[in-house]
Amino acid sequence: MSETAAKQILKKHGLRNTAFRQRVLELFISKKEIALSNPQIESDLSDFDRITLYRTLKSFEQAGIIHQAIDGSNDSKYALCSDDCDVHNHNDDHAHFLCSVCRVTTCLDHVLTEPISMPPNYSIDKMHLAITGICPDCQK
Amino acid sequence: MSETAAKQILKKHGLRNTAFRQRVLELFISKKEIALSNPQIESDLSDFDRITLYRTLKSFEQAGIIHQAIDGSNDSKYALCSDDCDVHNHNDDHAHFLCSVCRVTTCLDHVLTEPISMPPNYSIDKMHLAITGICPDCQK
DNA sequence: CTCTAAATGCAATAATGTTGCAAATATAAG
DNA sequence: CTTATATTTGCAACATTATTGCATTTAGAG
Repeated sequence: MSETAAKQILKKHGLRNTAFRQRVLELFISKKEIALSNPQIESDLSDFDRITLYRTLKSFEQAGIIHQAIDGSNDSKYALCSDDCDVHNHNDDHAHFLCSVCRVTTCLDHVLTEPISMPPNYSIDKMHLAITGICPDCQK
Repeated sequence: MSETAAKQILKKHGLRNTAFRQRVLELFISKKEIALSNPQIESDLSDFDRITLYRTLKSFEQAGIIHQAIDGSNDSKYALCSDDCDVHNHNDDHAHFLCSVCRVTTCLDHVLTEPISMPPNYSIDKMHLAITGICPDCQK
C-alpha cells in the first residue's frame, strides 16, 4: 500500500493532497530537470481550471516543491526542486539552460553560480545564471 | 547647431529620426545603466501609443541601441547598450541587479559573466547573470 | 518639391494574470 | 464513521500585457 511519490511530497511540504495537485506534481516529476511554462503545463493537462493552476504553482513554489527557472526568456517556467528545499529555504543555485532550437529549458544541476565581486554597498540575496545555446539533442 | 545625442544614436544605427523615437531614446539616455520596464516607460511618456512603443523598443533592441535586462523578475526590461553594440553584435555581457526594496534594475557594467564548465555537447551562445539583493540606496 | 519606403496610430483580438465569492473537499477532532 | 472547519476549487468578472492588419502620415533620398 505505497503512497505515490506526489502524495509523499505534498505531505512533506504541508500541502493538502488534492487530485489536481497530484496531477500537476506528477507532471513535474515526470519532467525532472525540465522547466515548464504555463502553456506547456496546460497542454499536458486536460480538463483543468487556469486559475487553479496559477494558484497551485504559487503554493508549490512557496512550499519549496518547485522553483522558477530564470532562463532569459520572458515566460515564467517552473521546475521541480532538487530535494532539500522547503518553505524557509530555497536552495536552487544552479544554472538554467534554454535551447534556442527546441526552446526547452533544463536545470543544469551541476553548474552552480559562483561568488562574484560586487561594487561596494550591495547586499546579495540570490543569483540566477541563465545560459542560452544549443542543447545536445539539437546539435544534430 | 549640434544634433542631440538621441539623434546621433538613431542615425548611427540606421534608424529614422522620428519625434517619438527621440523621446523614448532620451528617456533611456537619462536613465543610463537603469533598466526600464514597459510600465515605467509608459509612465514617463505622455500622449503616446502603446503599440508604437512596443515596436520602437523592438527596433531599438534589434539595432543594438538597447538590450533586454534579465533580472530574475518576469517583466521585460530594457537598458541602453554600452556603446559598441549594433545590429550584428550585441555585447552586453554584464550582470543585472534587481533591488528587492525599490525594484530598480541596474546594469552592473563591471560585473561580467565568467566562463563556466558545461556538461558535454552543449554549445553556448549567451549568458545572463541576474542578481537580487538590496542596492546601496536602500541599505539606509 | 516629389516620391517611396518606413513608421505611426487605431481597431480588433489574443494571451496572460488577478480578485472575490460560493460551493466542494481534505484533514482533524470527537 | 460522522462532524466541524479551514483550505482548496471553479466560476465570473476584470485587468494587464502583447500581437496583427491596415489606412494614414512622415522621414529621408533624389
